[in-house]
Amino acid sequence: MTLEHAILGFLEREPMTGYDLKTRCFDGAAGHVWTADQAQVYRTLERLSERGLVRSRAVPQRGKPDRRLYRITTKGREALLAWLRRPEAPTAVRDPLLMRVFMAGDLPDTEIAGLLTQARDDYQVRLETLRAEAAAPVPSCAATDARGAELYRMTLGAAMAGTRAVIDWIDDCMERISRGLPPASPQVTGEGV
Amino acid sequence: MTLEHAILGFLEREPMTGYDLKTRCFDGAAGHVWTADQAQVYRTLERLSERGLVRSRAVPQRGKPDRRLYRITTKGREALLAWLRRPEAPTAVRDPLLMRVFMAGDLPDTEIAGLLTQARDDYQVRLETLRAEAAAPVPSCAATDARGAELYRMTLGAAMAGTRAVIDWIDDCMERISRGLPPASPQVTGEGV
DNA sequence: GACGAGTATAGGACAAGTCCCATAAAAATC
DNA sequence: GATTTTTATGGGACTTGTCCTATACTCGTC
Repeated sequence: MTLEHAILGFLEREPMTGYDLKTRCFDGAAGHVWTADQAQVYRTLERLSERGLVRSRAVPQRGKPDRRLYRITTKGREALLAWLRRPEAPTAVRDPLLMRVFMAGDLPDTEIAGLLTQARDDYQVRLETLRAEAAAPVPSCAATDARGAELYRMTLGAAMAGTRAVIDWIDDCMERISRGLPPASPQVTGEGV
Repeated sequence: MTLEHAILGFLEREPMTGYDLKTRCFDGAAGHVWTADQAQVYRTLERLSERGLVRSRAVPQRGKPDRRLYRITTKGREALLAWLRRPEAPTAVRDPLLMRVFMAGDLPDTEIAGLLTQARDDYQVRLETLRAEAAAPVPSCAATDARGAELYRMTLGAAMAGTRAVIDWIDDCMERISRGLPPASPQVTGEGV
């Protein structure tokens, strides 16, 4: 449900095409909060249109396909507000990196360390990107006024805090590994069912 | 792909039924790392079985349906190891709470604060649960030796660090809100397409 | 004794997300 | 001049995850 409402939220700021939503909003301004595939954006727009939460108008262009400009309706605005007010349980955790560490007992210490170092580098890059976004002016599709800009900066803060937490955790793990993890007990590897 | 390999990992520790995997592993020991629906577990077991990564044996019971006991195969063990070694890009962020804050400009300060307070409570509960897990003895399906136990504790540490980061972020936001967010600019709400 | 909880498996329907392809022409780059 | 990138939309196939249902017997509670 979040993608639907994210799209409604962006369209409330400004009428846009599917292409705009994908490139400017989900790849750009809101990438640290939610990502979306191109196919998903177009399909969701279609669904929202069927339900009357958005409406669209074709804008002819020379050489390129018509731009389909989407605009939120009153009904869509109501749906957005209702969603903002409806309490929602926190999402379940699902982290492939943690799952790997959980299952990594069969790897030697050096390979576990390698795994974590690689992840650390990835998160470090993410952190730099977030820092750059925080230093840059607020993108137009992220906020239309000072209030929106403040909320946008809050979400950037959350993303940075979360990323920093992962990096710090990896550093702790690396220190623990450098002291040597307990060795693996020899596993019985019988093959009968 | 992670669920498949998570199941392989658990079955390497100990042969189990779908029911065990769901209740002991995904609801229990590994809930802070990965969750899985019951239907998903059974379907994935079936798929793994078709591909020869696990094999099963029916264990008759009185009164209850037969237990279908799954065991990892040599091929499955190889697949697990290959997955552990294969580098993987970090997952895209997708956080409904952040999306709400991002879009919350139309709500009054008090309602934004309420939203965050509710979320804080939820994460506080999560943190208590994690603390209890860290204090309790390591569940048998989480690790079979001291090495596995250490890795398990590392993943608990990551979950706790992440949860604490969210709580701290919310506290920062609440302080910012208590000083008053900038007011919303009046929006033009024209309805033409 | 009815009723719910626990043990155990499995199916259907559907929403959400990923990946890959096709079309089409202008503009930029090599 | 040839190739790649950008702008713009959309379809198909597939994997993942959620929710709800059915079956069937035991055990403990009200």
